[in-house]
Amino acid sequence: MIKAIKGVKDLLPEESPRWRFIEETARRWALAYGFQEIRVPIFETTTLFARSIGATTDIVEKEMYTFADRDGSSLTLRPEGTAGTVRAFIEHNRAADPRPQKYCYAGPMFRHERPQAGRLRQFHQFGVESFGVADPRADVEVMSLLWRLLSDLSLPGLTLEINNLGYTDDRARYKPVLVAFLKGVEQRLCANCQRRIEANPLRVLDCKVPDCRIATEDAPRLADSLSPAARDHFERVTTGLHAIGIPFHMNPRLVRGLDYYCLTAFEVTCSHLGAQNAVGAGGRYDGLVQQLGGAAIPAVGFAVGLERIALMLPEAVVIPSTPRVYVAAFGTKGADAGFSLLDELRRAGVPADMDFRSVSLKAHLRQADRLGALYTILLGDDEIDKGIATLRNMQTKAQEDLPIRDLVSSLQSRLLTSISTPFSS
RNA sequence: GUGGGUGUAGCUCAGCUGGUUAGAGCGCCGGAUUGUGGAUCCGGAGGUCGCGGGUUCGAAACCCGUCACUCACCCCA
Repeated sequence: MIKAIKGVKDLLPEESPRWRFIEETARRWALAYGFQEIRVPIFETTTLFARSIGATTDIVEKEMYTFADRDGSSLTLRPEGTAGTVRAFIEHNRAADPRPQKYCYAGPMFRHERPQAGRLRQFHQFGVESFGVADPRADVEVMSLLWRLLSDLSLPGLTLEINNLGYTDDRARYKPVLVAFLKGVEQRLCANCQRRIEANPLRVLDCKVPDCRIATEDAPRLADSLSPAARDHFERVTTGLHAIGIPFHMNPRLVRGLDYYCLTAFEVTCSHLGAQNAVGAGGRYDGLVQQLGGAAIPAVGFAVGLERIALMLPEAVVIPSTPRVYVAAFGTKGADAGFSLLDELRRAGVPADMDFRSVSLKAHLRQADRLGALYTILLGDDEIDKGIATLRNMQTKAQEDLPIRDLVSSLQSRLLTSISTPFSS
């Protein structure tokens, strides 16, 4: 038996309504905030990711699905959505468009990691990117969208944590100070952090190992190295969050894994998830557009993990199923007429179904029940001879005889009251 | 890349210190009801016990290897 490769998952019909619900909720909120959907390729030239995410990050160093194209050029399956979006923004010169450039996207991402709860090799993200606005209200807007849409999904135990990473210059000033301190306590740090001192010193502050936490308790704070402009920006971000009632916690240790973030960094965690408790995260990345060859355009965005949302989406958030009509056609004449009737119903916009395997009326009704049909049309040879069919209400068991030629219009009007969106499930 | 746990029917799982034909519940199909779903009763189908080797008179069980899944580390959404 050929099986799916490690770290990918099939989404079976039973669970796809949940996913559609999540995706539609996210998209609806984003559109309401003025974001517009962009669809970019799932693979790009490798250097795009190497230059945007950061050459020394784990993602680039060991997690990318990279392969050679036929002409030898190196391609990579996207490990995240920002790089491709920024590339498209630059390539199509969207900065020239006077309207706000606010994009949202959804789709699969790929990282070669060991799978575990809430982490897959092919996983799915929904994200937004807001280009061209340096105003802190753009940060607030993005965090607000993130918070509102997750709350709308009734996800339990959410926390929004934020931090100020400062400008690149601020971090450049801070890094040597921090490194000097870390070298002083090097012996007390875990092996990983000892390695991080050179590779990614800020990340040491976010280590979960208790000893590392203790060792870095008196570390110089990034906040003390921040320029007045960076402080002012963050101040206005927090003020904005307060103003519109978005609850948040300051987390001075929060460091995002990707190199391109600056100023505002944020993360929403969920207490009901496994070890991978980050549902969504993002931040400002003012230098990235320029770094990838565009103009100096500020930007801010976030991404949420759809698998992680699906994991904690309460069962109670059920998706209404489409009311259906089942055509129970049996007998030689009935089966033929029923098949035509089925097609007529469908062309008239009535969601209808039939199980061609069923022969007896009993088997048909059992299927109608399983499929959750509201009505079943009983159509046997007797009915054909009389030109009438029996319409059975599956909930009340009430039956009435109707002329076959009136069935379609009758069902159209009957279902009109109960159908909200004909093809929503 | 590193550790732990688990692999028995479509699903959830029993299966004792190795013992004869590998079980249950749910689900599925059929019948009781020759044209009326869900409940009940009766019957039935369905298994390379993850795979390969080994020990043994005898292995689902013990040993070795291997693969898969899973959780965690790392990292991240």
